[in-house]
Amino acid sequence: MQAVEELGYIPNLAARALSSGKTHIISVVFPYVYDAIFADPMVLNILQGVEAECSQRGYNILLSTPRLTATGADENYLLLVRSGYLDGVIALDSYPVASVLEPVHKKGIPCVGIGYHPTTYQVRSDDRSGGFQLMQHVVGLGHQRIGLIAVPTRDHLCVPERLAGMRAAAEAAGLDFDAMPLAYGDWSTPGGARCAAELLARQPDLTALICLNDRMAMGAIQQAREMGRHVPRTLTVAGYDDIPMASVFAPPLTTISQQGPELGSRAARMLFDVLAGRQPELVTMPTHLIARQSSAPPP
Amino acid sequence: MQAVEELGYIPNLAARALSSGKTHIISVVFPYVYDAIFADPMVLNILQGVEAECSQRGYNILLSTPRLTATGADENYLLLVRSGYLDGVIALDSYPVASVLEPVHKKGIPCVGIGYHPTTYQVRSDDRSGGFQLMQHVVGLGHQRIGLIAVPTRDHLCVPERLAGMRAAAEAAGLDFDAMPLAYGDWSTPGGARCAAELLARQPDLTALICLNDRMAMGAIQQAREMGRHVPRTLTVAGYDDIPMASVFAPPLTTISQQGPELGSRAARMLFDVLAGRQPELVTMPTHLIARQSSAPPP
DNA sequence: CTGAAAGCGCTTACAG
DNA sequence: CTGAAAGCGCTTACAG
Repeated sequence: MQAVEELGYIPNLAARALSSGKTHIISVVFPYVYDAIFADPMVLNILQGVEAECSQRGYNILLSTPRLTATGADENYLLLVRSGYLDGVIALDSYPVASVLEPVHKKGIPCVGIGYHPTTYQVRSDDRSGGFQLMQHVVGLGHQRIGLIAVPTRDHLCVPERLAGMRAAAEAAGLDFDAMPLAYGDWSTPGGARCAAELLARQPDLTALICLNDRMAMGAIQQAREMGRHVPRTLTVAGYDDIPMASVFAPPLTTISQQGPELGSRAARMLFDVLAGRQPELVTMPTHLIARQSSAPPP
Repeated sequence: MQAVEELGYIPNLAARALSSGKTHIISVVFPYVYDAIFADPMVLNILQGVEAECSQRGYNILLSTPRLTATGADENYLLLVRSGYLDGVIALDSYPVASVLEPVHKKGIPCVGIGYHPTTYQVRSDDRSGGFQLMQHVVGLGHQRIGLIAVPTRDHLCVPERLAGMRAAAEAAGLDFDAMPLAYGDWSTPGGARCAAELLARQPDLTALICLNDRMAMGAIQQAREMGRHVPRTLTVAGYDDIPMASVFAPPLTTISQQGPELGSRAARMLFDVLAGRQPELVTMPTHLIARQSSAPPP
């Protein structure tokens, strides 16, 4: 050991990996669909949580962003998964088009999914409760004529969950969820603006808009302003995600926090549990309502 | 080859790495100082550019976020660098406290630095030109009483560059740069608000504030509003970075784009040049002024 | 040009 | 308990 110190011996990880079968590499997989992944505020948050747990245990993070289509993930990713290079995988796995964990399972690599694709071990944010909290907040302020800015269910498996939560809160308040006008955006700010324009034109007496993410909410607010509305005096707008921008936007956004870093660290800890031979249960992370100035009672 | 197809043979990367000495792993290094790295909008942008080049060539990205102090990077990172696991390294290398590429050089691993620490191969955004363009724009609108919201030079090596560019543009317009009031923030939105409060209290006749990043600019705008200013009618505020938020903020921010994805892809291409035995020259990426509604002529 | 052997630097099961 | 040997699955230099 003294000699190790003196000579500055550093083990060769490739040799260690070959002989022990352990690479100490965890792949964190963010499927790359419609260019969204590098615009998704959850990505860095989840990475932050995963990184903290991995670095503490001497594991390295390999970042994979496979292109995902109906036929599955791209060839590079499949090669990587089958190459024996990975001790474990953590994947954002909520795109309906396909599960990125399917080839990982087939290869028998321990993995944890973040999201809704059925898989052995998984962590998810409680999207249903997030949707419920958001609708409950808006209804609780006294709103009754509420418009919804959503995205198609085929985009993400969290969508039906959030909508189901909203439905439950609306119905608990005696409102007819199916009667609420609904427009479909694409998560983007301009998309949110378009939806707001459509909804407010179709039904000018709406007093609130609930959006499935913060970027659409920001677009909706800008559009509403151009149509002569004041947020929140004559229109309440709520978002989802609590991206960094949400707190510094004007007005600051009422939204739902998914606690990305905690999701990431929980997923990582769950993976290390699996690697240690345990069989952890599904974890559903609570969401938190962040009430800011974009919501207020109706005029 | 037919048999390869039929049997589904996949080479074992660990074995290949050991025998060939090539791992096909590139580490992308973002030093983790004062929790900034996961709040830095450049991180995902650079990753996006690097990822595009690497995946195209069948290289994998290992994400490293070493804690950086005056004594250098943390032990885990040093072990990784010396372990023979990396074919190359791309690092954000502009923190004055230390260079994360120093141990990489010592080990003889091909590497490219993004930033200002002197190193053999590097790419950087032209911060001097960015500072110049920003000051030139503000001066060109007719402003003469301009306040600066900066950060201490010890925080980042881009700071003196941006300030030098601003000085050059100010002096080219016959203004005394040293007479411009200056406050030091910490890149954060609240920090920007504090600085704006200080500057506008000290010198209420300022007609413009130039900030070293967008987050501080957003804080400055909110603070100015609370002090009765209207942006841009009675106060121009400019930022730097063109983060996604900049275009949807109210008012949309005048700022400088560093083109993060292009920085990342240039750095990656440069690294592959080095791996191919070439000796690429320093690349300085041009910046672009994005003039939006937060700047206007003085009242 | 083809095919068998050595070697990459570890870990680990095993003989002493 | 200690130490020498085999083996992980490739690549590559070399003999045929």
